[in-house]
Amino acid sequence: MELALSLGYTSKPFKFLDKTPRLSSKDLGFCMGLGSAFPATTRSQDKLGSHESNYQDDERRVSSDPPLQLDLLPFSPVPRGHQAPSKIRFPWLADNLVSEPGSTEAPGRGFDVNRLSMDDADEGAAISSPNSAASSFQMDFAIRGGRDRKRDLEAIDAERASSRASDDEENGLARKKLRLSKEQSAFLEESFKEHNTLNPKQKLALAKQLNLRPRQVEVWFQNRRARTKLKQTEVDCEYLKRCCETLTEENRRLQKELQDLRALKTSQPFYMQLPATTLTMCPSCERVATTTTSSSGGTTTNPSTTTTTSTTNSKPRLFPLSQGQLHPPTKLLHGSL
DNA sequence: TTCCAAGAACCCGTTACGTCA
DNA sequence: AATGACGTAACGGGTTCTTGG
Repeated sequence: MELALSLGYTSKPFKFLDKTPRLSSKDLGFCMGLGSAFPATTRSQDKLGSHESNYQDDERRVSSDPPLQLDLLPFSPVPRGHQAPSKIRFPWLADNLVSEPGSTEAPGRGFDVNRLSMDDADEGAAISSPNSAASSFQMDFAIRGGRDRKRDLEAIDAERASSRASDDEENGLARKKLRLSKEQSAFLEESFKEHNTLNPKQKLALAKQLNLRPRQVEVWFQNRRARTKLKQTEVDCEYLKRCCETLTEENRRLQKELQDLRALKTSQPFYMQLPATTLTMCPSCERVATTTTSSSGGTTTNPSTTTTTSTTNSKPRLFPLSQGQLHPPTKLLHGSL
């Protein structure tokens, strides 16, 4: 009997969930796993550029009909009725990175809120982290030569220098909270939906496009990840609470069933001497019939004892309860709780 | 090859500020 | 106008991982 519960992001998927659709007779009882469909990424994975593939792998895993699955994709598509910000162009896309000659305005510019004089600091800084040279994005700089990499490293240094300069600039000032405009927030939100982490180049491009400091973009993504995690935890808690209620109810039902069986055994002392009784199921209607095997070898199905245990919410119990055997796992479909 | 220090990126908890009822 | 609740930008400290010596 395997029980796996996870709150939040599971870095390691439950192995047994991979094979639960083929529950054998040994997999008795409840096989309950709650794995988030959120990509189980790690920083090292991100840095190795395998973020995307891991995400897809995990999606395949959790979509293979696990016994108990809550599909909690944090990046669900925009719900109907909600309009996604239109024509949002991500700055790290190749077509956005190529600035038009003579153009003094980057795409997406024009936000007049929290406008900071960071243009000088960020100018020309198209960089890629040495740790994230293989970006999680399939973009133009995924494959680079040494010269590009060198240029990237130089740009990193420039960016760090400018970052320090801007920090020094503000050291004398008290922390002033600047609220992002709706456009900025929407843009960041869309970016976050694409990828919840940024490499330095993406961060810089976003910052430049939104007229924010790279540090602001970085902080926004950190806070956004924290909010997502918090929300996810709340959802998981709620789900587990319902699971607990369901299991409690199931347990109560089973206890009663056991009590009834014991009472039956007491009231019918010769119960155990009766011929073996098995339960069979009609495959079409899933009704359970009691079949008695006579000593002469013939079998009879007693219609009077044909019972169905189906309820409005649960499937019928299809297996006779032998010693040590529990009910087959209750399959809780997605969203059924 | 192993060890270690430095740096980067991230997470987490907290603080401070803006907004709204 | 004052106030408390709430959301969130920003910060500081700690952890993990990578990299170069």
